[in-house]
Formats: sequence, structure tokens, C-alpha cells
Amino acid sequence: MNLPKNYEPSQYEKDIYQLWEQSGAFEAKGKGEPFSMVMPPPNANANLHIGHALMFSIQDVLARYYRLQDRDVAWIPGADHAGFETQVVYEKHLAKEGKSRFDYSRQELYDGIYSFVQDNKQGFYDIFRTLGSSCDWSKFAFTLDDKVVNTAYETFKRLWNDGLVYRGERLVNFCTFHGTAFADIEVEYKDEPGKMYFIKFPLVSEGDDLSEDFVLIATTRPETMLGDVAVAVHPDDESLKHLIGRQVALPLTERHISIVADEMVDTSFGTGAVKITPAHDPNDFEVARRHDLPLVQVITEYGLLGLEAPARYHDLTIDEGRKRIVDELEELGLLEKIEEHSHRVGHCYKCGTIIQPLVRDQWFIDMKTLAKPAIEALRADKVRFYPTAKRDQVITYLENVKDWNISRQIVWGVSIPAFQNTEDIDDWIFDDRVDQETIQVDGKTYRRDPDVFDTWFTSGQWPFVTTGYPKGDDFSKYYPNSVMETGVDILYQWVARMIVLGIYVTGEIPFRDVYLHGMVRAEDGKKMSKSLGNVIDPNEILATHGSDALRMGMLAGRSAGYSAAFAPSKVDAGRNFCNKVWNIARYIEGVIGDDYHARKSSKFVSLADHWIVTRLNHAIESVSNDIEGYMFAEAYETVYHTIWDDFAGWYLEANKVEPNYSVLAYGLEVILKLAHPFMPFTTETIWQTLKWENDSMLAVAHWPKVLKCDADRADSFEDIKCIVSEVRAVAKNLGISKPILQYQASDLIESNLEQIKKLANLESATVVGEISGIRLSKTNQVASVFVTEEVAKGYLGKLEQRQTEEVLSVERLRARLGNKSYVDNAPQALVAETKQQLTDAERRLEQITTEIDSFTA
RNA sequence: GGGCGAUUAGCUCAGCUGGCUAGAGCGCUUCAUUGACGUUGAAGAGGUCGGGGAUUCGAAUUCCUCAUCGCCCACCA
Repeated sequence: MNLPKNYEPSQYEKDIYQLWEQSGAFEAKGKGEPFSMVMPPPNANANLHIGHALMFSIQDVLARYYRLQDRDVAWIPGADHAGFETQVVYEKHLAKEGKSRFDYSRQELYDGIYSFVQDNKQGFYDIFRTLGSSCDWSKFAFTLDDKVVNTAYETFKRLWNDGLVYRGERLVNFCTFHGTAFADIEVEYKDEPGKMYFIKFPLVSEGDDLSEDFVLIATTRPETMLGDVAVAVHPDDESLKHLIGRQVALPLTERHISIVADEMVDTSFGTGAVKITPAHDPNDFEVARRHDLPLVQVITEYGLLGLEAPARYHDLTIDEGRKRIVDELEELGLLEKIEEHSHRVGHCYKCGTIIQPLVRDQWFIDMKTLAKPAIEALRADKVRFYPTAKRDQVITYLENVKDWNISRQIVWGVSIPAFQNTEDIDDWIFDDRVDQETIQVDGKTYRRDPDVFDTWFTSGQWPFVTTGYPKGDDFSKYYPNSVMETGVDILYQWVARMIVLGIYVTGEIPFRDVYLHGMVRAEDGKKMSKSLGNVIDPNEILATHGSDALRMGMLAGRSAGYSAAFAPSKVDAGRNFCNKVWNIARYIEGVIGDDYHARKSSKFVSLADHWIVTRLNHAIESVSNDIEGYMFAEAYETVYHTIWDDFAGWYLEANKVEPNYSVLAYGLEVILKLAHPFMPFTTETIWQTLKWENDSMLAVAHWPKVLKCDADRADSFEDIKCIVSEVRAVAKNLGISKPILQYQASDLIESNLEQIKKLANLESATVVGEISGIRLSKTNQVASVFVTEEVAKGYLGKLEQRQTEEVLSVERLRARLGNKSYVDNAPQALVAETKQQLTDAERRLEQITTEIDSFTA
């Protein structure tokens, strides 16, 4: 025997993956109907975490299933340089050595990160291989590869030429700790308790004198008043509109500022008068543009007061500055009051630093224009979403989308191919000679923009970049992708932008289906986080349970878009299932030995043969439908029960009585194929160990086809199962270990006597004229478990319970059929079924009642 | 403030377009026992599907409403 007693994943997984990879099993065939999918590229410096396990499991089920279906599967793997994320990790690494990014030149820092990523490469590749991902390594792409960068440059150039990318001085979300700007969706907002300060701004009278009167304004950030350029009131505000056009003296500064009218003011909030700080508040920025007001910057990129703020405040932190200003206002008698106030504050999603809106000159993509065709395509249902509701969320997002700031002030990334005239700051040109700091064009010197692209700008082009847009076989074959499988958390960052950029660049949607998985929560249902200490390490699970068990544990009972808790018990179940399959194979190996050619013929003889074929047929179809409909948990459940209950539980036992090697072999082949997408390592290990066919691999075998068999004979086996189950139950209930069966002449029982004896563990079975003991009530055959009358009476309680159940059942069915509307309106087939059920239930009730009467008589 | 989702067995969760006595895994109870597997086998207990209402012959499933939890979005200074 080649198969040892227990399946030990760690002994096989590495070799099996190598076998697959080296044989080129995962490479796209280039022929047949394509099934294409690009992998959301993990961070190049990432280590395996539980989220990968879910993502790769789902995608690999799809890839393996469609490969067995003989589709031309192109699952394209990749790695993301993950600009900001990676730089943050690297900076933490530097911090451990007591260094920071300021200790290095730009190039040194870039090189440092580059080798850091290289050093972590193995961990990265392990993710794919340990999880068994059947991706096509020959198509691997890294976001810093030349072809990716060049395509990104082409896209940027085209946007530039089309006037859809512009450079502008805007308010950006700036992390003063990391020293870079973010896109709007990257900012994490939290409701936080704060204070509302009510400050008096003295009105300036006609002759520039200060009057006794003042305007009361409310603010949560008093320190920003140093950068105020106006006070705004609503044009229709009866109590304040008379002040429009007048001036106030901005306390603590020498400046006088005007009172302007703007509809943005909400008269019901605060005092109805709003201080306008255009350089540090996005709304105020808009107001300032409308009223042509200047920008007065008072907060630096380091989060300190400075720039145009009065010199005495320079270099104070925001908090220090706020305290000092509040104190000074108090002294001047200009602070009316302070109230508690809860408000939303933006934070850096990495370090938690409060995001400062700062004025920066950066590159923006005109998303409003670009989103239009994307919204149309989505409305026309050109992309199907799973779960479906996410489509509308993307539409809503795109309808309200703001321009996308793609400049990042970090070094780890793709340099922006734009150069600025050293003599004329408004003169920018496109040029992809980014390896040079300065270039000469037309006798003028241009300096490269030091910024890099937002990572999502490159990964947003992934579906067409990885398929070799604009030319190439892969692009014509694999674009649009069949499906995009990714996490709900990056619906806007990634999915929406891929749709937008894909349509803009190629004129086509990037993928036909989008399947979104939820997050893996911790066992307690909470978000996993290092600070809560509830992070699950997949490596431990892999070591003890193996990859297949983890995969199945991730998929079981999970539905699209839903964030479910990690359940270790499901991984246990997965491991047990692997062992079950292993032992099924082990048993069959023991029985049929080397006669694997048995599987070449399929002769169905016994009732059980026909029955198991119908069960396998059902599974083949139902698993196909479920996987194609992205219902992975359902597909898995069918595989699990077909194999465990039907094949191992019933069929193998029946086969021991009526051996049929060809069906054993056929059945094993089918179950290995059915299970392969879910447990690739175990099934392939079995396939290889059995030397199923010379040099063949399960990974590139063919999905089983439904076979013809006799449905009536299959049904007869159902009846045998029914008899066996009831005998077992009755015997169990009475504590009989070897029951005796009595039956009235029956072809079914007679011709399957050995089978029933074995399955029900009978002592003996005899044909009698009149049965005695406990009558079997669920089968149409007349049979009983023979016991003395005394023992039978002990069963009375159980019988009465059964009687009650049947009475209820009969009543319910009669009521249903007595309902004229039901009989008239329900489908005929359903009504007929109900009638049959009633007949059966009535018969059973009669039997039970007769039996009870016989005991009590 | 808006939008979305969740609420089903002790726990973690399925249940597609309304139609058998609502399912799974784990856990629990009882029993079996050593030749495929104790990572096993057999039998079983356990749920008025969050509350209320509506539509329908029929609702876990559709609609309304309330409650609780969660997520996303939003410029309330």
C-alpha cells in the first residue's frame, strides 16, 4: 500500500506545488474559451496573513475549476510596490535603528527600500505557493516593471493631452508625520470630542476705528484664525446680512478682513458667521475662490505654526499654538465662551496623525469627466457585481467623486514624468526621462517633479497593463477579464478606478464580473488588530492543519461581501475532510490494487451502483452551478456531503457486499475532481501516489461528465437506505446491538438481503406471513424489527411520539389541500406532491396506530 | 444627516428567483470499538428564523415599521 494511514500535509505540499509549477500546469494554454482573472497584487514586502488565505482560496477555486472545465485559464499574479505602505514599513524599520528618512538622500532612501523589498521577497513568494495558488507565473507582473511604468506614462500623457490631468494649487490632505498628501478616500475620519470656541471679531467703523460692536464667530480650530481672510454670513441672514461689506479687525494680527456673503453658511449652526481660512479648510478654500480672496498659510508641512503667521507664533505646535491663542483672546476679552463639541477629525490611516489640509501644488485627475462613461457602463449592467448592491454604491461614489490627487511626496514609487521650467514655475512639460533630475529642452532647463504617483494610479490600470495593452495576444484574449475578485474594502480605491481608467484607456470595461469578499474578522467578531492582540496567524494553522484545511475553513459558510469571523472549527472540519478523502483513496487502493484501469470501464450492476452515480451526477452539476454563480460555500458543502455521506458513508459500505471495482475507481476519480478546487494538495497527492495515469496531473485533468444510469434502481437503493436507517434507529432505541428483521415477501428485501444485513448489522432476517415486533413505518415494504412483546411495549413511548408527529403532519397536509385557493393557485406539480405526501402520511399514521393498539389491547 | 448590511441551534455561519418536517461545521448527550479513516462509525437533543404589522393559497425569504449591532459616505465652521 502506497498511502500511509493519515494524511500529513506538510510531507507533500511543497513537492506537489513544485510538480505543478515545473510542469507548467498553471500556464494559460492559449487555446479554448478564455477565463481570465488578474490577482490583486499583494504588497511586494508582505508576509502571509489571513486575508491572503481567503482571497487566494476563492480565486484558486475559480482558476482550478475552470481549468478542469478545459477553459484557457489565465490567472495573472503580481506584486505591488505599494508606495506609501511600504515606505511606512521601511521607516519603522529605520526607526528601530534610530534613523529616519531625513538621514538619507532621496536616492539612498529609494535604494534602501528597494533592497529591503528584495530581502523580503521570499516571504512574499511563499504566500502564493503555500496556499497552492494556481496562477500563471510566466505572466507575473510587478508594478515597477518597465512595461507597467511605461503604460502608466502613456496613460498620464494621454490624460495630459486630453486636458484631464492638471496641476493646481489645491488643498490636499497632508500627513505632517509622513510628509505626504493623500487622496480624499484615504483619510480616516473619526468622531471625536472637541471644543467649540466662540470668538469676538471687533467691527471696524467708518474711520477705521474699532467699534464696540463685534461679530461672534464659532470655531473648533482657533489657531487657524491667523490665516483668516474673511468672515462669511449667509446672504439671507436677517440678523447678520446688514454687516455684509463691512470689515472686522482680525484679533492677534494687524489685519482687517471683510465680511462677505456666501450661501455655504448654515444659519442654524454656530453663530451664523463663519471665519474663512482658505489655506487650511476645504470649504473655506472654495469660498475664497468664489470671492477671489487670498490664501494665507499659517501651518507648515511639519504641522507647526509658521509661514504667514505672526512671527511670535512660529514653530509652536498646533496644540501649543491653540492654547496660547485662546489665552491671549481671553486676556483681550475676546473669548466669549467655550463649549463641548463633538466633530469629525481626519487622521492618517497609518500613523493616526491628524490630517492637515494644506495648500499644495500637485497633479489632479479630472475624475468628474472620466467617471461619466463609467457610470453609464455600470447603469447598463455591463459589470455584474456580487453582491449586487455594490454596483449602486460604486455609481453613487462616482457621481460624487472629487478630482483625484495623484501626487505623493514619498520616494518609493513611480516618478511622475513631468518637468518644470526652472525660470517659469507655470511651465510644465511631459517627459519620461525621469532618471534625470534636470533636462534641457529648447534651451530651457527643466527640473523633474520630485513626487511619485499614487500607487493606485498604476494598480488602477492592472487589468490592461498585465494583459499587455495595447497590443499582444493576451490583451485580445484576456481583456476584459472574466472576473475581478477582491476585497470590499478597496471598492472605491481600486475597483471603481479600474473601471474608470479601463474604460478611458481601452474603451472597454476591464472585467465582466466583480466578486467582492468581506474581511476576515477575529474569532470574537471584532476587527483584527495588533493592538487588540486578536490577529490570527495563518502560519500556525498551516503547520498543524495544512493548506487545504485552511482553504476550506476560509470558504465554508462565507458569502459575498460579508465580513465573517474566523472559525477554527471550520478549519478542523477541513482537515478532517482531507483525511477522510485520503482514507477513501487508501481503502480503494487496498481493494483494487494496481487495477486502476478498472476505471476505464463503468458497469453499473447493483442498486447501489446506480444510486451512487445519480448522487455523483447531482454533485457534478450542482457544484458547477454553484461555482459559476460564485456560491463557494454551497459548492463546498455539496462536495463535502457527497463525498463523506454518500460515497464513503453509504456506497463504500454497500460496495463491500457487492464489490464493483469499476465504480469504485470511477467514484474515486469523480470525487477527487470534485474536491480538487477546494483541496488541491490532498487530491493531487492521492492522484500522484496512485500513479493514476502515467505522467498525468489532476490539476490539468477534465471535470467529470454526468453518466447515464437507471433512476428506478437508484430509487430502490433509497428505499434500502430507508429500511436500514430505521432498523438502526429502532435497535438503538431499544439497546439491541444485533437486530432481527422480519419481513413479508418482498423482492426488494429478498434480493438485497445481504446488503441490508451488513448495513443494518442484522443478526438475521426471516420472511414471515405476519410480522411481529416493531413495524418499520417509513418504508413501503412490510417489515419489522423482531422483539418480544414485552420489549416492544417499552417502545410504546417512542411510537406515541411518532404518532403525534404523523397526526400533525396529516392535519397540516389536509388543511393545505382543503384550502381551495391553494389547490387552484399553486402549481399542479406541487399540489400533486402534497396529495402524495398526504397519502403516505395517512398510511404511516394508520400503521403506527394499529401497532400501538396491538400493544395496548 | 444620508446610504448599505446584519439579526436563523450553545458558538461561527449557509439558506439563489417565496413552495417538503428551516440546514451545515464545531460543541453537547448516548452508544459502538480495534483491518479505509477515532482527524472514525451509529443514534439523538437543540431553533415559534430580533419584535410588530402587511401582501399571498403559502413568508426565514417580498413590503412597511420598530429595536439592537456593524460598515460606508457627507463641507456643518
